[in-house]
Amino acid sequence: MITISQLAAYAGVTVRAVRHYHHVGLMPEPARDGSGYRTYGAGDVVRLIRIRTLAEAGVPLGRVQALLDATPAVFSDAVAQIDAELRTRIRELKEHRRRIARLADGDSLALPPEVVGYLDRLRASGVSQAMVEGERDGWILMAARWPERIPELMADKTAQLDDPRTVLLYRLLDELVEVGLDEERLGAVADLLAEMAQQSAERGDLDRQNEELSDDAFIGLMDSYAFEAHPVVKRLQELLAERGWTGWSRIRRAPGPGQRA
Amino acid sequence: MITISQLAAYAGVTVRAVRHYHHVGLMPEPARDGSGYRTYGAGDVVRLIRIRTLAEAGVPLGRVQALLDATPAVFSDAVAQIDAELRTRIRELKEHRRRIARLADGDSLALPPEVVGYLDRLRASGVSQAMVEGERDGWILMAARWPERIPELMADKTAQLDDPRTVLLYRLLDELVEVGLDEERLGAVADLLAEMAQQSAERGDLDRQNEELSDDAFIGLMDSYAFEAHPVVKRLQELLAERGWTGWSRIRRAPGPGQRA
DNA sequence: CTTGACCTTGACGCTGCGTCAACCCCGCAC
DNA sequence: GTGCGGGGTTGACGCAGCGTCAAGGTCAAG
Repeated sequence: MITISQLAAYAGVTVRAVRHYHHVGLMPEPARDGSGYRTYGAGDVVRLIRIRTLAEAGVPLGRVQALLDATPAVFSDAVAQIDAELRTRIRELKEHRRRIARLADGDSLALPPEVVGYLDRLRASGVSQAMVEGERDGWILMAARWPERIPELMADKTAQLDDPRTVLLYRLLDELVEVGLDEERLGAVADLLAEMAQQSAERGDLDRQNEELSDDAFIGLMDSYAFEAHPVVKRLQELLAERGWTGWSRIRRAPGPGQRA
Repeated sequence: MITISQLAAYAGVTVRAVRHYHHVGLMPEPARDGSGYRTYGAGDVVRLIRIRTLAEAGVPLGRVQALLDATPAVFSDAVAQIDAELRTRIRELKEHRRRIARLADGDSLALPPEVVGYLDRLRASGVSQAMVEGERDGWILMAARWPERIPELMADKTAQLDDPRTVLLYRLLDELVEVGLDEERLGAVADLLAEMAQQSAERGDLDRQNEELSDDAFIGLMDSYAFEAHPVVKRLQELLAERGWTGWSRIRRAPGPGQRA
C-alpha cells in the first residue's frame, strides 16, 4: 500500500492531478487508512500511467475513460476522431498566425488594403497624423458596415486625390482644426466643398455612391463621431446647408427650402 | 447614441463579449441612459472593431490593450512574440498528434515497443488474454520505474521464450488459475520454476538483472499486485520458498534457514 | 394591457490542473 | 514531552474567453 505522493511519483504526475482525476471520476476514490490518508496499490499505478499516457497525447480527460476500456476498433475510431480535432485546432492556430502577420503594419488593424493605401497617400500628401487617424476610423466603420463596397468607394476616393483641390481641402481642414473657428476660412472651405460636391454630382458619382449607403442611423452615427472629434465640422455642415447640401459622411443635395413648409 | 446590441452587431461580436471586455477593462464602461442602459458612440464601434481584429488573430485579451496604443516598433515586437507563442502551441499540438498516432495499437498504451513485441509473442504462443494482460501491467510498472533498463530486461525475457519450458510454464499457470488450487499441479509448477531459476542463476542472468532492481518497496508493490490478481501466486511463492527461492517479481536465492536464528 | 424584443446584474460552466489556506499526522532529534 | 519537518486532508480561487441560463426591469407596438 502506497500513499498518494508515491503513487504520483511512480506514475510521473502531480498529487494534485491524481486528486483531480478522482474528482472527475477518472480514478475511483481508494480506501482510506486510519488517519484518512488515501491508500493505493499497484493496480492504481498502472491505471494512472495509462491515463497519463493518453492525456499527454492530447486526449481530453472526458474521453480517457472510454478509451481505457475500449476494444481496438472503437479505440482506433476514437483516436482518429481526436486526431481530426487536433488537426482542426492546428489549422485554426495557423490561421491566427496568418492574420497576425498581416497586422505587422499599424494601420491595417481592421482595414482592407485599399484603404491602407489611400491613407498612406494621404499621409504622404502632408495631411496631419490626427486627420489621417480620423479618416482611418471613418473607414474602419465603413468597412465594418459595408465591406463589399469598399473597393468601389476607395477607387473613387483615390481618384479624387489626383485632383489637387482634394489635398488642398485636407490642408485647409487641418488649419481650421488648428486655429479653431475662423469664419473666413470656414467660408472658404465650405465653398470648396460645395464646388467639389457639385462636380461630383454632375459626374454622377455622388448618387452612385450614396445609393448604397442606405442606413440613416449608421450615417448619423458616423456624423456624430466627426462632430465630437472636431467642432468645426458642425459649423461647416451649417455652411454647407446654406449652400444647398446636407449631411457630412454622406453628402446630398438638400431638399429645396419651402419644399414642404 | 446606440445600444449595446447595435454596437455588437456593427462590430461583429456578441453582446456578451462586449460586456466581458468592459469587465476586464478592455473597453471603458460607457455612460448610462435614464433606465440604466449603456449608451455607445461611433468611437466605441471603432475601438471594438480593433479589439475584435486583434482577438481574432489570436492575441490574448490581456495584451490587446497594450497593442491598441503601441508605437509601430513596440507593436511589431509584441506581434513577433505572440507569433512565437502560436508557433510553440502548434508544435505542441503536432507532438500530440505524433503520440496519438503511436497509440493506434492497443497494448502500446504506456509501453515501449520491445515489450509490445514480447507480449505479442506471448499471445501467439497460446497464453491466455488474462495472463498477457497481467504481464502487460507488470511491464507497465517496470517501464515506469526503470525505463532505461527495459531493453536489457526484455532481451533476456525474449530469449527465454526460445526455451519451450517457458511457454509450458505460462500454460501451466493458465491452467492453475483456471482450476484453482490443485496441490499436485502447484508442485509441478513450483518445481519447474525452481529449475529454471536455478539455470538462470548459473548463467549469472539472475544476479545481473536483480542487481538493478534495487527498490524493495516497489518490488513489494508489484508482488502484492500479483497476489491480488491470483491467489495461486501466494501458494506458489510458499512452495518456492521451500525450494530455496524467495520473491516473485524479483526471484532470489533465499538466505539459508537458521542463518540468523 | 399585453406582447415580444432588449436591457440589467449575477453566477455557473468549460479545461486541467496550480496554488494558496488552514489544519491534521507521523517519525525523529532534543 | 516537545518541537520540527515533511507528509496528508478538504476547500476554494485563478486562468481564458466568453456561452448560457436566471430573474427581472424597459420600451415600442398592437
